[in-house]
Amino acid sequence: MSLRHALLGLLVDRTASGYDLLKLFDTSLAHVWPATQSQVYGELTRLADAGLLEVVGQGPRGRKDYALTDTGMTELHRWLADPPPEQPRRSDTLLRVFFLDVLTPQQRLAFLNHQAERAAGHHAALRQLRDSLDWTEEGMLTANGLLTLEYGLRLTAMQEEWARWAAQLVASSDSPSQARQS
Amino acid sequence: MSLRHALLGLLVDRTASGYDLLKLFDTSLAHVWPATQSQVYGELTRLADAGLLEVVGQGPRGRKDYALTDTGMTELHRWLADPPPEQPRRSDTLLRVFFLDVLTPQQRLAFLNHQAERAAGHHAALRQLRDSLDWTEEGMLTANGLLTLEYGLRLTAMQEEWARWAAQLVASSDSPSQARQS
DNA sequence: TGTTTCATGTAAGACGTTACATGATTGG
DNA sequence: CCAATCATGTAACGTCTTACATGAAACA
Repeated sequence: MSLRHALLGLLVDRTASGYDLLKLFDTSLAHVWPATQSQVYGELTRLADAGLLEVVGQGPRGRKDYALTDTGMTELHRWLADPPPEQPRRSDTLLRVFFLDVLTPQQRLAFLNHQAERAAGHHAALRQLRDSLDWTEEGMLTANGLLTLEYGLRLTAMQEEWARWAAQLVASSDSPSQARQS
Repeated sequence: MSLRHALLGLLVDRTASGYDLLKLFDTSLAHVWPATQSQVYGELTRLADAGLLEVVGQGPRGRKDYALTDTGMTELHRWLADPPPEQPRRSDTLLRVFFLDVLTPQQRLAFLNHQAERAAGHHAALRQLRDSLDWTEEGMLTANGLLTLEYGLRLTAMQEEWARWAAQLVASSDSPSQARQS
């Protein structure tokens, strides 16, 4: 249950309402830990009940501003310093790859090329995002944001390379006698 | 709901019981799509009810052997050929990175170094796995298995490189006046 | 005979997604 | 006044994890 820690983390620098936090999720945290409206409001209530957050102000439309409590800060620290969990990865794409030989050679190639282009597109989007940010201003993205962004760039680059490599391998094994390449 | 398709995919080549499929999950599919006993048995019943699988034999201890039906094969094809889903990634580790500045410089470095070593360890394990497999024998791992294995190798390599890069960045920004490096 | 392996099933609870529902306030 | 935005909440459903529960068959 890391949504809870995402909320705690976001509330270190600021005080915010559920609505504010949702926007923060959609902008800064979207690629790392997406969350829906339902989830955020529910978890905020639970966190406040547990004493990790507290309501420090009421606004116009029933708006509630939350702030981190000492207990909450302690919990955040504990989570950050704790042994990082070996997360079991689950990849829809790799699962398909695993059963790729059910498809025809043409379909296999199409699949891998599609993956390569998807990764390339994602990579380009991240690159554009990075270049569009003000690094002089103190926006919401600190040095940590840069680290995760760089991870995304490296990941998508690797994915594209892998897909192109796999496509070439599949293509050459489908017609082993014709070993033409550029 | 891709567990269903994992089961269908595994039943293309063989006929198997839930117990067999569990073992297959733990060996060949563990890194791609882990599944628990509860899940497998439940899903098998649902798949049989839906007509995608059928029981083709009973064994000793209430053992039921399942086989793919034509409908099941069709569904597998449909899934494989379908537009691959843009899966939203959720990374516990990256979430922590995002809030890394809550920690002390020493703790940050420790975290990143730990990540680098974890990735390196995983990489080594995968490499050993690859080298230990008989490629001459027709084990359970076909060409597709090789593709996913290679993905894992590239991923873990990239993760280690990233973590080392990040560690260096963090270290140098903590003591900007002392720009010593090898 | 007793332990290991084979074999299946159910139940409770956490987490996530989608959809539904409601209403106040701001701005044009 | 009307639309967009702000703001919160609930309900239903599906998936995954953990734990509990049961028993037959193989083997030593």
